Amino acid sequence: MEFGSERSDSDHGGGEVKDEKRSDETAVIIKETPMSNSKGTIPEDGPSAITNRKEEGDELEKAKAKMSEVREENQRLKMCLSRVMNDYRTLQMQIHNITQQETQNSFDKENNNLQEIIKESELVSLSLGNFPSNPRNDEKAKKQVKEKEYEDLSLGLDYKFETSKSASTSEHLLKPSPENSSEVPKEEEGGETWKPSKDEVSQENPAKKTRVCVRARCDTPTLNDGCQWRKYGQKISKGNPCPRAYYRCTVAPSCPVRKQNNLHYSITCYIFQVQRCAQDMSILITTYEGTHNHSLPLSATAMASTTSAAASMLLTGSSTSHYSSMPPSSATTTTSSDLHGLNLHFPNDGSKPKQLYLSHPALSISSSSQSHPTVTLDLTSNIPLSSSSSAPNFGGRLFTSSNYNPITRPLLYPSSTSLNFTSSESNALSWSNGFLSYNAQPYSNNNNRNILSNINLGRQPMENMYHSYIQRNNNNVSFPQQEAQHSMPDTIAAATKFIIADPSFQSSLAAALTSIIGTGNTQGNQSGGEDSGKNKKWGDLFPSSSSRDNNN
DNA sequence: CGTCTTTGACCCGCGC
DNA sequence: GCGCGGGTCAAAGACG
Repeated sequence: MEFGSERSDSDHGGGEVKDEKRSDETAVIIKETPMSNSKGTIPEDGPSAITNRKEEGDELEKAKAKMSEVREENQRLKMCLSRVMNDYRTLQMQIHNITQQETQNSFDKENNNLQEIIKESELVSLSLGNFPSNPRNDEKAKKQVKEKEYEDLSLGLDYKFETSKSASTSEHLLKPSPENSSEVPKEEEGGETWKPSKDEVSQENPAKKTRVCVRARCDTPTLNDGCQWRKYGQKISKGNPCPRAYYRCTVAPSCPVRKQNNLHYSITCYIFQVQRCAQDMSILITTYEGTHNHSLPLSATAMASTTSAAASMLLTGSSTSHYSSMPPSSATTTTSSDLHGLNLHFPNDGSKPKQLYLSHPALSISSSSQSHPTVTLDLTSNIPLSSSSSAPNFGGRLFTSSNYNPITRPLLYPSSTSLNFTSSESNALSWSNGFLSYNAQPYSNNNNRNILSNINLGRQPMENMYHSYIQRNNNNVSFPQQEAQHSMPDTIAAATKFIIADPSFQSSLAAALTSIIGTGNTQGNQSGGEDSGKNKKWGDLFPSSSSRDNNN
């Protein structure tokens, strides 16, 4: 929508002016015609003609006066319009700032909650290989047990929050510990690609790192998770005709997209195994392991956060499981525990559980032969986690801010980009708002709404929220899929209502805008900066997921 | 010319 | 100790 051009001005506020001009010109022509026809002779109807001329002159004066009035009004309208536009921009900036602050505050709060709980549970080491000192370990027996637990459960997938280059107060809050801060390489200043140094590798216990395995139907060689990977090896694995490829993260600090005050969390993995399922070649098995020590583009944080959350679930589940929670009778075959809504079943053969079965078919936690605790997210099933009434809370509500669980949902999800991991196939897996979602219908390339029709495994897409709101408030309004049928002011008003009514939507919207404006330049266009998002149309704000297929 | 992929060699842990 | 398999390294080639 363009404001300020002459054409639009006259179209909106100056329509009357145009009409007046026409009538004025017509009047002049009428006035001149008798003169040209008279050829210097006195008109036959002498006195009446003079009277007519006088009247025409009066009319001309009136028209001129009216025209000047209209011009003044036009000027007033223009000024009014510019005022409105200025107010609009100011409000937009204020909303952006407020939502950003809210997001950051809740982020800080939740991070603090997480760290408190982590401290209390003494389960997660926030540093790679360096376990925080634990005063309770004075008791020898406890110490031995806990050291064993640490060995088993300390993850490469730790949580590390950082603000990019901003020395804000939140940075102190977000720093996990002083010990960790010394371990974070200064790769952002040095501008060097991060590689796991031998020191880091030696600090980690490579045989104990937790892995997150993602099974998904995918035609492409790798999942498009927004991160950049470099292949460093390939092996034929036993029992699988398809080779297993090894990838290393190459996102590193050379990535130019770093907004100040924009929170990044640097979880996710530096090792990336990709393998086709031996039984079903259409299934891609992706295994994540390790931790980034650098910020990630928002587009990459979606997968990162989910894999980390899954690892966290494994971590907390394995360590806080109450084996004695089941009656002795039922404990003869399996042992179950309830993990934040997940029912965990441990094979009870007296040994350390090799596999931990979850009551939802899409999730399982297992321990590989090489002591790799592994959590598997099976996304090949068409059963959406959130749709099962008997399903655990993981899929539908685990990540929602309204159902925040500081243990199982350790992170905020500022990312609102929508990543399509697959080709345009039905049942495609996509990443939207930081959550996995299934598209139950084939994509259509020209429809920006295709991401909105997904069955979402995680947080409800904001568009769906909007739809439900619209449906609640006005059964006739559907936005924006049928926007051609409805007036724009209605939809804008409804959208405004919705944004005002729902703070979480504000956060999501702000995150989405930040993501689009900020990370829209991540791939390809890096020169746009923040301003590049200002002129985006509504449809541009929700780009087709297919447009992000080229992330890798 | 720089970056990325390929691929054979090598290392290492585990089981027998 | 030996063999096997998983994982990594690094030189060579491909590619833009």
